[in-house]
Amino acid sequence: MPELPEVETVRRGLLAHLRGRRIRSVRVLHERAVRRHLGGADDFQRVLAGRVVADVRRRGKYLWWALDDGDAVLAHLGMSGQFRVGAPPPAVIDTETGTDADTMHPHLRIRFVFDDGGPDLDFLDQRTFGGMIFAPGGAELPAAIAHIARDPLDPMFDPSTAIATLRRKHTGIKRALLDQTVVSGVGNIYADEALWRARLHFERPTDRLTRAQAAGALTAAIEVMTDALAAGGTSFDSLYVNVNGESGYFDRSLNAYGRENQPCPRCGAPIRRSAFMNRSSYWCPRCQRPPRA
DNA sequence: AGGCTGTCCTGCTAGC
DNA sequence: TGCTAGCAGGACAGCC
Repeated sequence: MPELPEVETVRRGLLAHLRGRRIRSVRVLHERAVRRHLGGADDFQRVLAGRVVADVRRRGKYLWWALDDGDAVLAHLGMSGQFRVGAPPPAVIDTETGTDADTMHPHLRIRFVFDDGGPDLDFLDQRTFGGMIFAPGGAELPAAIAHIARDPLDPMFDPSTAIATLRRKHTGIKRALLDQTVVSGVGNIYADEALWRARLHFERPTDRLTRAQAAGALTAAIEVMTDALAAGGTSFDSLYVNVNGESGYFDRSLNAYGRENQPCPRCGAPIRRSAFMNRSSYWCPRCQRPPRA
């Protein structure tokens, strides 16, 4: 699942592939991939033709292509979005639509073709939670994500602000870590890993955390995401890969997430899984004591 | 106003 | 064997 380390890995790959290239044409194959672009697929295709990519930037889990005219193309990978360089792999025969579906990847949503005749860029997305929009004037920061907090890899990130915001909230620590307006880039996997490292239960109330505890949770989140980035991100299945289709290997370094009933690497107690926000939280019952009710 | 829940979506897997 | 239910979950609309 793409969280900050995965999105940053993709950003680096995209930058190397896209910088200085002029878009010749765009083909949207699935309307849902541009559902947040107000003009729809036709407008998205039209408005991007002829544009030149100057840079690829990121805040939290969002990334955008800064165009050389000050506009931008904003993207979110959602659960399963991928940018892939070059012609995608398997042949799938689609007898419903006929056409050239038999030569295209079944999850291909948008294809970008460039003036230089070099490799295409494909946006693939199995679960279609991801998407792209055109962001006029958004090269520095698209207006659509102005509410997203700076992430820990941002040079302007201010830990003391994030700690204060966290402690002002009236909710559980994990909800707060997942709130992209507090600190961005953290998703379910790294929230669980950060809380395991910080020895805090996911339901600990934020308004009763000491400053040191809040700082500990935040520091742990920064460390685990930095470690994961160095490993190229976390891949459980084929849903997250870099622009060349390669997996990250941080899943081998996970201590809590996805390890129900396996021993805690620190104390040996079996890791537990609890329902949380229509998903799961993994935690060590000995290292991360639940708060009193 | 801020916290929280429901919803979107596909494909894999566990269980009967 | 074949079906279904459950699960994975980021972000936001809309509710309270």
